Amino acid sequence: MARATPEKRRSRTRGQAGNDRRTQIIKVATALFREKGYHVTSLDDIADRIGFTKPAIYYYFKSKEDVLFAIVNSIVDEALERFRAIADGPGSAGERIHALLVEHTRTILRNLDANTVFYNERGLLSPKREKEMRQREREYTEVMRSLYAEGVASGELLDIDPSVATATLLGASIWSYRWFDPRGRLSVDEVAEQIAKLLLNGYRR
Amino acid sequence: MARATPEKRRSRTRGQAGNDRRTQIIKVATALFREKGYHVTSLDDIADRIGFTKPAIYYYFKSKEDVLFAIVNSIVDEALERFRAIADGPGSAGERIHALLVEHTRTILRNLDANTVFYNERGLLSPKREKEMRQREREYTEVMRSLYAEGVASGELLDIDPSVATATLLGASIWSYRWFDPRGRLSVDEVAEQIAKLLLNGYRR
DNA sequence: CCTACCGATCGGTAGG
DNA sequence: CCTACCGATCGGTAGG
Repeated sequence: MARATPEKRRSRTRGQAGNDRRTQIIKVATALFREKGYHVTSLDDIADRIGFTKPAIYYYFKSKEDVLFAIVNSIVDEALERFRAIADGPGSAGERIHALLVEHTRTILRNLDANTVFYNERGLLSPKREKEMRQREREYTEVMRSLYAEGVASGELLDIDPSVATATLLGASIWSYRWFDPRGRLSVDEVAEQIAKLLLNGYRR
Repeated sequence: MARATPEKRRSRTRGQAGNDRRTQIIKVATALFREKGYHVTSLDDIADRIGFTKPAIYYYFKSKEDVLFAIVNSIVDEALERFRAIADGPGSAGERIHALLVEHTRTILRNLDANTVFYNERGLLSPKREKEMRQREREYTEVMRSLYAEGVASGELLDIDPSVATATLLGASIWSYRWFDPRGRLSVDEVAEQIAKLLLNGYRR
């Protein structure tokens, strides 16, 4: 209750200053983790780029790992949500898988920084958190696997092992984070469509 | 020329001791880099597992990065060699791409440790070396891209952007390093065949 | 959100 | 290939 006037003024000026700062830290950390990797990025690097000193970060996060976790966690949440919506939607198994793949690629390419950190650095979380991440990723892999199995049973889809099929289809989509160039010739939507088309039809005409 | 007798005896007993040691360091480092990541693995970790002390490593390598480079470099060499052999071989464009994909997946899965390090940690090399790696990777991507373009021109292959097609097909193959379980139900060869079959025909039956 | 600082880790080297 | 050691970095904290 001993708040000084300058404190109050700052709060008013910035509106939800706390949330903005937190968001800002995450944004800068995401860019740096992508560029240099988690371990090569120091908390001083992050603070410097914001115009901070390191201890300021500890006002918003308990540890460096917590910053990484915030990034990685949001990605899984988003992916899982979209997956369920499409998987529970209309269409045959094959049609839903197609929609899933297009949407998955789009989501990744529209948010390249965070997704790159997700796929490159999530292995650096604590064993407990990594396990949790794997668990939730399994959930949405499982959504697609059962969809694929359904399509095989009905005769709509190519009869190979549903686990291999799912991992391969998702992998083809995910891998785009490594080669897609936002400044390139093709848009996110074009690339997402072409990848899905190739996987649906195969490369043999 | 002031070699002591114990030195001589050791050399004789071990044969090419130098090469063995170097190979041993690479093997242990590969396993540790895969398990824990490059930065989390210390040179003491590597030395400990061999029954060494850290400075021994500097007898065989100039720096920690040189150990990583040795691993990463051998992977590119191997891949490039196999790619060229198949690309220059017989068959239509589509047939050679199929053979390329089967062989590529097999090569990765047969040497999972080193390939995992290659795909996960090569970004940690010095800018100069990373650039060199990218360059050589481009070479074998280009082999496949031109093969794909040839197949599109002849009407054999699905008409999408050859760069997108190549990146997607290779990505689907590469991604197997993240999910393949050597103790699982399916063998390396079975998985490699199923992936290639899916990519060739598409998942729609 | 800052200044000052600690403790631990670690790549690398001297010198043999 | 070992012992001993240095210099630098860095996550994290005290105390305000």
